[in-house]
Amino acid sequence: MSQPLSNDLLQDLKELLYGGDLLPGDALMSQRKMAEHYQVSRSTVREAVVQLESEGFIDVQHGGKTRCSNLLEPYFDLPPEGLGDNLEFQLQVMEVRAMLEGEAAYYAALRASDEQLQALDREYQLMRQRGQGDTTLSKAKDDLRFHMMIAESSHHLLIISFSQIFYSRFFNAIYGVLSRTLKKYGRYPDGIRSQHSVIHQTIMHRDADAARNAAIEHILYTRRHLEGD
Amino acid sequence: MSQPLSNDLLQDLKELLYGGDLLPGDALMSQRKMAEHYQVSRSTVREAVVQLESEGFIDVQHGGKTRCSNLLEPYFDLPPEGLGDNLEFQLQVMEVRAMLEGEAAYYAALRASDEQLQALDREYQLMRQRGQGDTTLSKAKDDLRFHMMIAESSHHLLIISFSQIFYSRFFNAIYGVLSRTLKKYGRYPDGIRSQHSVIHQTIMHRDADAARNAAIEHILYTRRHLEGD
DNA sequence: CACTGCTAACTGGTCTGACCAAAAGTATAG
DNA sequence: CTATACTTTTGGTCAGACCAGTTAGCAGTG
Repeated sequence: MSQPLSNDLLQDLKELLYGGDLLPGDALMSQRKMAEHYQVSRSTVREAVVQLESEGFIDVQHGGKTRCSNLLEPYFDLPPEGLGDNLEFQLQVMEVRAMLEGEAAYYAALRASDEQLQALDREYQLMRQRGQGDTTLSKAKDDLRFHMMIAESSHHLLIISFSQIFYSRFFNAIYGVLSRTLKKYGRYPDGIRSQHSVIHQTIMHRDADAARNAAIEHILYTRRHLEGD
Repeated sequence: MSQPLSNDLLQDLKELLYGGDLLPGDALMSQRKMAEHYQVSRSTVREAVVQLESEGFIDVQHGGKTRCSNLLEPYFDLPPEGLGDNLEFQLQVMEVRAMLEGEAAYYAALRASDEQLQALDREYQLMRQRGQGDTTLSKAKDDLRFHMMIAESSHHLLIISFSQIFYSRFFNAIYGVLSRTLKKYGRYPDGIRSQHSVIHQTIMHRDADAARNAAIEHILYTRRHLEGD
């Protein structure tokens, strides 16, 4: 029954990580604070930390802070650069975005904290006010930040990890989609703003299924504008 | 350059185990003797030992001796160590599988070549004929091979890449789901076989939406059996 | 002689407090 | 404002102690 203490602690820490309360890249408490917080000795903390590290959940650095690691990072060593302007690849990127952001929105609607909902709301209001007069690049970044915030609100370690990797590695392709679309129509398609609004509202109302559909529809809408060159 | 001490020790101990000088069941030195032998403190020894244990190389028992474990045993009956044993994480893995395999099935139904459909059909027939009398491990592998073939038939570079990474990296967790389910019900849930059949048929008929739904439902069905411990 | 039961000598698990080394933060000089 | 030096914080290691199970040996008993 009574597991070793370090094992209890290990489970506690894992749940902290799985729960998505710590995003990949975020710093954990120092070992000394953990010891105090969990009322165990630092030796015990270390044994749990060493295990977490060996299982790949955290990156620990002598002298520096210990951070939650991205579970998928080690597997994406070679970023496929140069694919950013390939139409076929851009279509695939959008298809994966639809899948990923649909799930992110779904779980965000279910599990976002109230603070995260407020932060998301602020970000959405900011995004509305901008929009004109900005560069294509800044628009792309705004768009990704909005979607990344949704992913981070999902409290889903795997989806967060995948989103981080995906948005950073394939930013070129995502940006390529936007500039290709702008070149074709001269401006943002009309649906984008209202679609962002629907995503925003459904998450705020915690309507998970509607949020997923809205996010998917949003991406596929953009994707449709790419086809038929 | 210079690794942490406990890491050097870890490597030394692993070589000892790999070298076959210690047979499964043989006892290791006590931690105090290791400390003296390697001229390090016992804390350092413990950090290495804890890692070895979490990686399944040794069995350590409070009060008793620490023994070299049979490296293959965990793959046959014991629940997998480390990544795979946490319920919360297993649920997340299943959620991502549902997302991933849904999309894979969708695009496979759309874009699989005739040769791929035939190969998939052969694999499905083989999977049906087996099923009894096989080990949990071989069942898990069969299952993954079937789903990986679907992913490969999707002609979708990103989905194939991610599936490969996901299945290899998180195999332990996926296997953990299976053995947990078997332990709980004594056998495969009834729905699995018929669900595989539906996935197979919908892809064969190139009904993309139905294939996606079938694949998602299949995983979520398995996932539901995990909840409520 | 075999068996039982106790004890003493292991083993691993945890705690404390100290010190070192690397990184991060902060104040200071240019 | 930048670059440097200093201080603080963080992880890595060490020493020695105590607790908690396990094992082994030894005495006593039948």
